[in-house]
Amino acid sequence: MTETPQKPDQKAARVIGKPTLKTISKLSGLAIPTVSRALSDAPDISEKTKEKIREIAAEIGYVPNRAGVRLRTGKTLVISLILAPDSELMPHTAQLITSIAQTLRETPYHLNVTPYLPDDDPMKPIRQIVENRLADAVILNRTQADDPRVAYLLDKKFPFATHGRTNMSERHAYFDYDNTAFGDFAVRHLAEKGRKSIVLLAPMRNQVYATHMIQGTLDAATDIGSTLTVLDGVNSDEKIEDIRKAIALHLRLNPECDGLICGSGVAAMAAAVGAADAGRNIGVDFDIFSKEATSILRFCHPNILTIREDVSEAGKFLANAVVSALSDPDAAPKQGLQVPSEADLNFA
Amino acid sequence: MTETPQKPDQKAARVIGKPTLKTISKLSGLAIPTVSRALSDAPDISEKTKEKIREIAAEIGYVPNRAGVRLRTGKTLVISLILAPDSELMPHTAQLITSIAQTLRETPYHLNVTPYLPDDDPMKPIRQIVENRLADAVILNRTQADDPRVAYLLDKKFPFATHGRTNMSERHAYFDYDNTAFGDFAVRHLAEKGRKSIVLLAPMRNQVYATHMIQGTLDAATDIGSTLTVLDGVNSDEKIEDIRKAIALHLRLNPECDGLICGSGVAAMAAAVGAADAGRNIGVDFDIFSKEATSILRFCHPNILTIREDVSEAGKFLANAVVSALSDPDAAPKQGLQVPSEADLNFA
DNA sequence: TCTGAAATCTAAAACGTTATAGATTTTTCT
DNA sequence: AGAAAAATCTATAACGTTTTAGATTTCAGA
Repeated sequence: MTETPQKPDQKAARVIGKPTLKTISKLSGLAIPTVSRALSDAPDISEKTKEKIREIAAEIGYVPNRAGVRLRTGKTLVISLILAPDSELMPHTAQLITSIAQTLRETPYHLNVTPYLPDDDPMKPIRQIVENRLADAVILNRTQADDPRVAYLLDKKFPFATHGRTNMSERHAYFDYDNTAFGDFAVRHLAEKGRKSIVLLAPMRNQVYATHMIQGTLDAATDIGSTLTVLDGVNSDEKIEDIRKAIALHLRLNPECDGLICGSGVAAMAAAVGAADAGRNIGVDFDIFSKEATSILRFCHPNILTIREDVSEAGKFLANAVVSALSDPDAAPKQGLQVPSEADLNFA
Repeated sequence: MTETPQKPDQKAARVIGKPTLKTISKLSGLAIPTVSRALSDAPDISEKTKEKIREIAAEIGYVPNRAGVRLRTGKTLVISLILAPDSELMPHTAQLITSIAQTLRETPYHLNVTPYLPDDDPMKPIRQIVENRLADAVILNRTQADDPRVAYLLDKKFPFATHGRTNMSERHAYFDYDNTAFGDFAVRHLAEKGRKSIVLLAPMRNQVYATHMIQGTLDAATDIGSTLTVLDGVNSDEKIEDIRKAIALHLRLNPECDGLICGSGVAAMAAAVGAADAGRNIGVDFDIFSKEATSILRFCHPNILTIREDVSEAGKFLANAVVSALSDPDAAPKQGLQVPSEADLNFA
């Protein structure tokens, strides 16, 4: 195919540096706004022109300049993940980050990560992002029932999604693991093994999912006649050594206790050591039922009963939720629940 | 203090929306470029003016608009972390991300995260970032000896730092754990326990640190008269089930083998199970020496010998390395090595 | 053939920043 | 005091994009 330049502007076509709308404008002989509108498929540009411009754009590998777009439109094309501090559930966090980023790869959005420390003000990163418009939307993890961050974002009408529900869940996008169902599942599963005197090592009480887990286990216990105690004074986010001691103590004081439920793989490991301290023989006279994100727990402690939580699904869902909230701000917030099923038991 | 507006422009001071240079300009009665230059401490602005402008800026909470800066200067104020796919060392990854992000919080840079999958082209994310200038610098992990990403970045003179060394290390910033020293340490430590017939479960061979670890263990073994075998056909990045099988097989075929060295906590767990499969009693007739980023391994398997790798230090170092490379492009690349010490042994 | 509407394009302006060159004022020196 | 030099500030332009209003062309209808 021989290139015979005709109408297109001769003076230009300097292919120096990154191509911009100006480059396409010169190559096509059309004005810059025309090029812009053509590429955004505006109705007042003829199909013929659009086609021509799209062709040139593809050929020279035009990619819109993010700073230009951001300055003009205010859209940052950034999603910010705000990471609450977590003691030991780091694999969980890494999976969340990578799955969100993977999902965003098919969109123009970039992911940036803003962690805060236990003694930082949780509101600070959020306020910075909202006030300085550093992102188009945020994703939060480790939500509390009455989460001030969520209240603030709702008030500011800033797009967001949470990993975990809140009091205000019906008004925002979220993805959650169904910890009520998990609790129910755990109690019944232990009962099948003959364990009906159970202790629950719950998450931090201000985390919503602690409430769910407690509710689920309590209801199921009542239903099938198991006894259930919620372990006091220690939670599954605590340091492993503290968990170990607390479990050992509890089991020594309650010899009849023959089962433990726990929502975190790491905590389950600590609990297992504590149970051994108290003379329990896991799988023989005592059973532990735990959730876990990776398969390490199940692998190292084959006699601990585990059920899989697929954190990647959460990441994927949350990413999609914010992206679609941004593309259609008036649509109902996307909400998802991952329900534990038999298939996830002791997964390979 | 009573505000008595005098010289400052009356017509303006509309405090609507985010304050910009224009806002300060109107409030101060000075031209926008003057304000800009004052805030960047340019020499041709009088100290008195600078003081006045800084005061106003602080008072109204001026924060430079990133899009404006980026468009004008080309600086994105973004550091991009490119995450190579890793099978099981996710806690490692999460720690790296959060420590980098924490460190960057004290700078104007934001961290964004770009993971790629095992079957993706590792060059793609890098090329995108460099060609479209999506970041001012990148940080890479899991480097190979002859890493094409590193070669490309060197060639393009794009600022970066790596977690792990390469063939071209002297020419770029890096932080690495001293796996040679680790290997040495491990062999000697096992020898002290009387274990002198040792197998090494090395990382993937194309990872530079595999070479280091092999070198360190081999040299030390030669030095003190231990025998060392590098386990063939399986590496510490493999699936845990495969590691388990390979270790069990090796130990069955080599009854004299009484020690194992391994660079990953998760792999050590798998190895422990494999050793048990082969009838070894860890801590009694067999010892495992492993590195680990968290304390879980040591906690769950107190009879596995561990030494701490502080990944947070890596993140901190890498973040500082790229930031200072950006502020002083001609300075020698920052290079750091974390050397294992007695103090890190079986840390709490 | 002419009028008005529809279709299609362009010109100008703006988002917030900084570099450059030029303008103005102040200081210094003779 | 007057001229040159230094100090200090301003005007202009540009980065790449999109929105708005306006210009031009095309076409249907009379």
